[in-house]
Amino acid sequence: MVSANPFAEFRSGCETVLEDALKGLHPQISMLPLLLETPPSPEFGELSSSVCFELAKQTGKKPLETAEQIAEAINVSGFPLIQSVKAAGEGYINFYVNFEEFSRLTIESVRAIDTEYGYVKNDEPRKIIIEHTSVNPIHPIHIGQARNPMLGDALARILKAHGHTVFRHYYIDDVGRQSAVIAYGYEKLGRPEPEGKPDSFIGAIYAITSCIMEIQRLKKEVRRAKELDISEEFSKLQRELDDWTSVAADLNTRFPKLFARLLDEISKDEEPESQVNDLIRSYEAGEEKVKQLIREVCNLCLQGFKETLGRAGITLDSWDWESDFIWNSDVTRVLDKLKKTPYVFYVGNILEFDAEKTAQDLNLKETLDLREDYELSPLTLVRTDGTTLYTTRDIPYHLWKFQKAEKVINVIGMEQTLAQLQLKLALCALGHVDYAKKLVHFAYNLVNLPGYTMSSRRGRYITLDEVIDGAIKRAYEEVSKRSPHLSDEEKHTISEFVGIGAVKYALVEVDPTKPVVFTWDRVLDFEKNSAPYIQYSHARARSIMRKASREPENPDYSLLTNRLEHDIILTLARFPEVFVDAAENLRPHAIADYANALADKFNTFYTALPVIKAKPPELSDARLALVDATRMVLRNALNLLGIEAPERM
RNA sequence: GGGUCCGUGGUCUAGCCAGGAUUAAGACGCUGGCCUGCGGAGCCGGAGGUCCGGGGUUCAAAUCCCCGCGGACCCGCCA
Repeated sequence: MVSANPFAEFRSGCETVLEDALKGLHPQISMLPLLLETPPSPEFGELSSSVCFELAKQTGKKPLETAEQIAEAINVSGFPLIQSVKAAGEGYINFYVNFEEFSRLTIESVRAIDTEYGYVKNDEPRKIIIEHTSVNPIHPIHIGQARNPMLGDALARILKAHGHTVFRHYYIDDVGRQSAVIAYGYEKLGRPEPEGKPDSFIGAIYAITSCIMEIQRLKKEVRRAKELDISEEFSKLQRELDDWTSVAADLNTRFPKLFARLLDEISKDEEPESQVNDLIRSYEAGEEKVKQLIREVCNLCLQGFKETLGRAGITLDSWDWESDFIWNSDVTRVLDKLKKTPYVFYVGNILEFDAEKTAQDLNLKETLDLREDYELSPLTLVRTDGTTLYTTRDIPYHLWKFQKAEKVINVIGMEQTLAQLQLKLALCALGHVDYAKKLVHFAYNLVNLPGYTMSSRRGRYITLDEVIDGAIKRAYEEVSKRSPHLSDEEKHTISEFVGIGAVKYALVEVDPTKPVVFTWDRVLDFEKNSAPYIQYSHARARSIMRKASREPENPDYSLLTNRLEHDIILTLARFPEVFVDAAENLRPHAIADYANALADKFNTFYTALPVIKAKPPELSDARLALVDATRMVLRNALNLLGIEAPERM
């Protein structure tokens, strides 16, 4: 017999026998649903029920007395997975698993289902779009942003394994000032071939160009303040200027040639600012030359992103350009439609969306999980000059997404919570409450660096590439120390997946709602609670299988009587339940946590008990099968996080 | 000022949504042991805790509710 979810078999067996006994003893009282929980210690069995505390209130008897009666009445014949049922403590009913049956069921199920074990399918498969990363194409992906692709990709893998059809989308924010600034600088340089990685090159152009422009602007302002003799204003501006001057010095040291060229060229322009503004306007208007220019710089940057993400094993299915929604008039159409609702108003000539009124009129606060007294601030849709804002354009983008998918998950930092809410309400105002319900803002907290403020305009950031490189370098040192006999090529291959695994794990392991403080220690720690630790455990299991070089042909699972073996078997059996929780509640870190716990148990077992040399051979075979099953589950868990499960390391 | 999220040994984290048992679970760091055995990126042991504070609900609270405190973020014609 094979089960896709062995622990659930045991669980439902326990629920059935308990329910039957309850019906017999207390036919008039319904206690459903019977939620069974995991006892704190194995001496209390593998599942327990605290139903008697509740029941005692109605019967007037002591909970323990009730529990004893029920335990007595429970009939486990016909449920081979249940060994026994006992009343204990103040009134618990504890269920003990029959390991002889359960070990066989679990180990054989894992080995039979193999690469699909744990990946329980959803009853209602959906088409789901996951938008993630969507980093503005103005500089390399930095470590503060890197949590996003790791979470997004893990979610995509988990939901796909859950049976959904998943599309990974990247939203390219090419409209607006930042891209125009780069385009301006890039044009001044004569559209050069990038030196080095294209996103780094673009990042340098962006920082240098905006720095030079900022200094020019501040110089003018300082002069004006001086003329008008506003001393307070003057000293404030002077401080800002000093700050930017030091940024300029820094950039000049790092990129001397680029800096000199740009300074030279930009200085020739009387009004760089108005040139940038022209670029923004012409781009939105869809002027062919500017279109080509801006798409060219964006594409250069995206090329760099694809390279970086590719190293981390992350690919996207669709790259969606924000500008497309302007050019095809979707934005205009949506605005026209919104204007016909009672939920927009003008302040002067700017157009605002009244999110609060929408929520009240349509009674949406409960639907959207908001407190009744939560007051939503209005959203500006159109500026004085007639141009739109980011969130405005997000509205047609999401209408488009919902034509392609039934559910949309946006992996976006929690600082955008309000904007995402306003977006949902705008969809509601347009008559799509159903969309708003199926739009999930997967919010995650920021990554902070102690004592360091990253700034893209100042060109100050630690890139994901640097972090990956650092981790690979550290992994190389480690593998050279531990496995000097390997060829240099092997060492390089190993340090690659170890280093990348370490970075991914460090960013996905923490509950997304909590902030992560980035330290090199965190990423370079290859000991417990890290990808390398789990990978190492997998490699060890692999190593045993290699060394044994036989199939466990005659296993006797009743010989697996050690607590350490039972612990692993239970953990393996619970993987499907952990997976379902991770998939349905969008908790990728639960998978990371699980993999680490399983690796822990396996390593304890590994040092305590022999496998290959165990006697009798039926025990050796049973343990060998257990090792094989463990290795499969470790691999399946790592796969969900996009982390390689290696043969050796 | 208003709102959202977070607060668990020195440091980092799980548990909180769906409240349960003696002794709140791990990791780092500190500390004492273990390599002629299937890989020491490992294993075994020790010290270290007002689960931010105070109320409330309950037979039962780290978990739910309220009031505080601390931190992050948002409240933009930025994204």
